[in-house]
Amino acid sequence: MRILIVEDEQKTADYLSRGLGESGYAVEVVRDGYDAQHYIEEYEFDLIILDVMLPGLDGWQLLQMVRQRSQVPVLFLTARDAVEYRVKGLELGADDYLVKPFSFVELLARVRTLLRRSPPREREHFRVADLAMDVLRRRVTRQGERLALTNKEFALLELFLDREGEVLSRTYIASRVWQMNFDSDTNVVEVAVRRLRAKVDDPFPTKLIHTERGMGYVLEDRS
Amino acid sequence: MRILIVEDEQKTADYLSRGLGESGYAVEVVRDGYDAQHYIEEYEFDLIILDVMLPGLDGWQLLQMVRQRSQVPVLFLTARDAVEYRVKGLELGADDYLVKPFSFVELLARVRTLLRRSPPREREHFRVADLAMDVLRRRVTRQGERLALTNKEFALLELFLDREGEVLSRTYIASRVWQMNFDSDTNVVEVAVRRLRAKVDDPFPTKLIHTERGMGYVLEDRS
DNA sequence: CTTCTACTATCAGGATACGCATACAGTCAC
DNA sequence: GTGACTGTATGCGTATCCTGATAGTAGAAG
Repeated sequence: MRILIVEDEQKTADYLSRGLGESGYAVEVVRDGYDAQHYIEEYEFDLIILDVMLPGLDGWQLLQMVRQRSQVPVLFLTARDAVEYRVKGLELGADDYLVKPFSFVELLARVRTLLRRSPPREREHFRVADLAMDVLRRRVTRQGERLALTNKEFALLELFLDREGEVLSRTYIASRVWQMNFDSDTNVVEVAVRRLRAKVDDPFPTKLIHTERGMGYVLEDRS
Repeated sequence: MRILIVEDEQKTADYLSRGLGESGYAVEVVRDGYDAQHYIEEYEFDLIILDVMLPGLDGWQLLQMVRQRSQVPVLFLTARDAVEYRVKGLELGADDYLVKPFSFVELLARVRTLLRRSPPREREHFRVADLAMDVLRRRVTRQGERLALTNKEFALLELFLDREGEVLSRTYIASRVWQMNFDSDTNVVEVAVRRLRAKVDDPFPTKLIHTERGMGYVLEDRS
């Protein structure tokens, strides 16, 4: 779970970053509004913790910007206890707020609540060339024709699609699809790729899964 | 949008009830834990506002009860500002809390946030191919012929219909129909599906419940 | 151009996990 | 107690997947 912390006070930022890091979240910290804007536009987060008072763009502006483009939960930090501040944040689309100072336990509880409510935004649909995958319906088609994939084949293809155009090492593939540390004395990945190709690529003129010798495999439209 | 207020202090209850009523919500007020329990079991609400200190069952117990059966958002009211109280509520599955005294504007803001986030209301009627379900009347028919389903069968079929076309994992089904974490090695889900099929699919030519090996089950018209 | 080598592809049993059917047992209402 | 409902236990057939051996290939070195 990736969390973005937008906070200019060094002390608070460290406190948050360390605590959340130890609790198993991947944390990114930025110190002003412009950096925040950049990160929000460039990367995906599962939760944003936002201080109201910031150099550069302030919390309200950032919040509006975030809401323009996504539903990611936002937790507001405010030094003021004044009701109208909190209300303003909530009206603008924040999901929760905390008044400083706060205890870490409480923050963690709220973070968990927010994350529990917004399950990891896995993609539900992919499309590359004439290949389409509907994850929820577990349906894969090429040229409109339905392909019958097994469990492993599906998982593998989903990984490829999720990382379209990236070269995936065998080790990485093994860790994602088999949850194992790739001991290298097995060729499961090769065999799995073979079987996947047999259904996805072999019967069709344009191939999508390519071997990068010495590196791994890519899924990509090279037509 | 229907809101249930569980609050024993007459003054606060009136205050909330009037204010929310004027804001366009359908409000129901109950004054003790047992009444609350009854209402929660009997009716559907889009939001529950829950005072912690109550005669009869207290807020925690109610909250746990609610969470057994639904995902409806719960806003907690507490007179205490102590952190551990709020944390306890959030950990138990509350979605938000307010510390008394609070301003009405703030309450309203939070109510709106929770409702905006709350999932679409449950459907009352389904139809797939020649299968029809009337949820309120607990009536299921196929080819116009009435099927006698047990509680579990009904709940399972309702879940399938609500997610028509999606492949549901056993784990997911178990969590929704049995409220259990499906880590033990039981085969309840399989048996339940078998029994449901015996009534819904077996006697008819076109099957609606399909097995996706390694993944779970789908309800879908594939004729 | 040939040869060598490291890497990749392919194939065929056999082990395994999975889903299904069936029987049995506990629980609850009447 | 009887009967309906629901969870548990077990054996079977089979789709699926891994193992391990063998064949094939690309790229570098001579």
